[in-house]
Amino acid sequence: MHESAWERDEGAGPKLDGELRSAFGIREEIERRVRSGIWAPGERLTSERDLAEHFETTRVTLREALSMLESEGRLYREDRRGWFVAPPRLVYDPTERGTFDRTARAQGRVPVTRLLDFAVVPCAPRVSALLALPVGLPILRIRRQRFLDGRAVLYVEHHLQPDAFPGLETADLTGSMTEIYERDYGFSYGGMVFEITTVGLHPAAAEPLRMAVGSPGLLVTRAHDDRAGRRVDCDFEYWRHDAILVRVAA
Amino acid sequence: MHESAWERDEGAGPKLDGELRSAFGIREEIERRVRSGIWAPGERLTSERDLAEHFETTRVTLREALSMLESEGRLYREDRRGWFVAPPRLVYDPTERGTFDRTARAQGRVPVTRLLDFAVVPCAPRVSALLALPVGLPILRIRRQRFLDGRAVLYVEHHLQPDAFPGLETADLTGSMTEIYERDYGFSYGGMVFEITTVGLHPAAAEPLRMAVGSPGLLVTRAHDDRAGRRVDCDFEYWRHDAILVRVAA
DNA sequence: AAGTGGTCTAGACCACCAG
DNA sequence: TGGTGGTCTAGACCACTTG
Repeated sequence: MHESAWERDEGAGPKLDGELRSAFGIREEIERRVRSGIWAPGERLTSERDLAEHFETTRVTLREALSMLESEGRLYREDRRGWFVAPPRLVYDPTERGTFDRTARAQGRVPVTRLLDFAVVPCAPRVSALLALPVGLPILRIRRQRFLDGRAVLYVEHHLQPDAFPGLETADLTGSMTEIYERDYGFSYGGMVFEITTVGLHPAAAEPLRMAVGSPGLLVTRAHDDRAGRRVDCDFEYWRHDAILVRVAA
Repeated sequence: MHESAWERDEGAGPKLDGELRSAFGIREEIERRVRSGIWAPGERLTSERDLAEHFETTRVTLREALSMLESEGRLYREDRRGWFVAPPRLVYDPTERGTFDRTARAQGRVPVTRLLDFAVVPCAPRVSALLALPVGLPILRIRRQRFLDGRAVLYVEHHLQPDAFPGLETADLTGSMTEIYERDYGFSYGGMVFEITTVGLHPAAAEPLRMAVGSPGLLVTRAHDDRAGRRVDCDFEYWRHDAILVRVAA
């Protein structure tokens, strides 16, 4: 019976009062408003207390409905800041290199990158596995935060061998890493590997994404080789799960 | 401060009573038991009421903790059946063809496929976009359910042109579709495209996965061409988000 | 300072699953 | 049929964001 929620024509009428008061009914009504454009992408919803009153229910039930829409990617929240209508997903191809800015602009979005920090740190086990370096060896770590139309959608960690990139700290680290590699160090890429998996966000990723710790995220891990087959770098991309659609042609 | 939850050594001691009673503290304690193997993969947890009593909290808070672990992929639930410890993820490469069985066995898992149905249906819009066929044209749809070690992890819909595969209904549809194409119809593949995105499960996918409608899932969409560049088929794979890790070498 | 989201309590009823 | 998970109520306090 509820199957209709996913098959319904756009123009279907409002639900009965009884259904409106359940979490599922509220979910449907909000989804209808979002799809019809009554609530526009990026718009902040009114407070949970107001919405709960409007739907004649409690905050717990209302939040249940909002959470459903969050896991579907129609709404998103910023920790303690409120609920917002989710913008369209960015179509993203992890096999291409240094394309965040270009891809975003090609899709009519406004990308911004912020450098969080730049440090030499001991090689962590997961990095060791990807770069084939001993755990504890000093390596370069660059952490960045990336925005789409003002919304933080991505937290990235780049890990690379420090001796292969002397003087990297003087480069502009808010653009494409690939361009820097090519222009300043004459690197050209060979193969690559990527992984995609769902994760619960740890604090280091949750905070720059303005999400609550433990929220679901999509982790895209990438590792690149140069033409000689040497592993050059790897990165860990923590995406808001609702901000991205991966598309790859093989 | 809570950052330690993701960095802590395996052998760290139990938390203070105060922390144990918060959803986050409970999350940590359960995670510890899962990681240490006290609770084994596939094992069913005791009832929510028992757990709530054990942690001296209410069911609402307890469920909050369980939900965190669910979104992290450490626990999973089967609708109305209870909570279970999640088995390891299947490492899966969508660019390979017909590999569910082989991949699963190579990773020491026991795969099973069940045919749900086989029908000629009107071409849906999303299928039309992938197969470049008019909406409404009759096409073949095969729906299957796939298990890993007895757990339903995948619901798949295959869509193909009926006239290209006469007599397909007589084949064994619980194995690799690719093998059937090649052996019975002499097809050989050219390129392919795949997409990965998070979704809220609609009823048709949620039910065979034994999940609640609206739960988060991972949708892997694939479309294959033959060597002449003709689009042969497409499929929609709805995975339990915690059952899969996509890995692709490009 | 006010209002917000995040969290928690202590109940309750229902539909469903298993014994 | 008893126990389970799913859902819901009607409050409450706190930390934080915002004006």
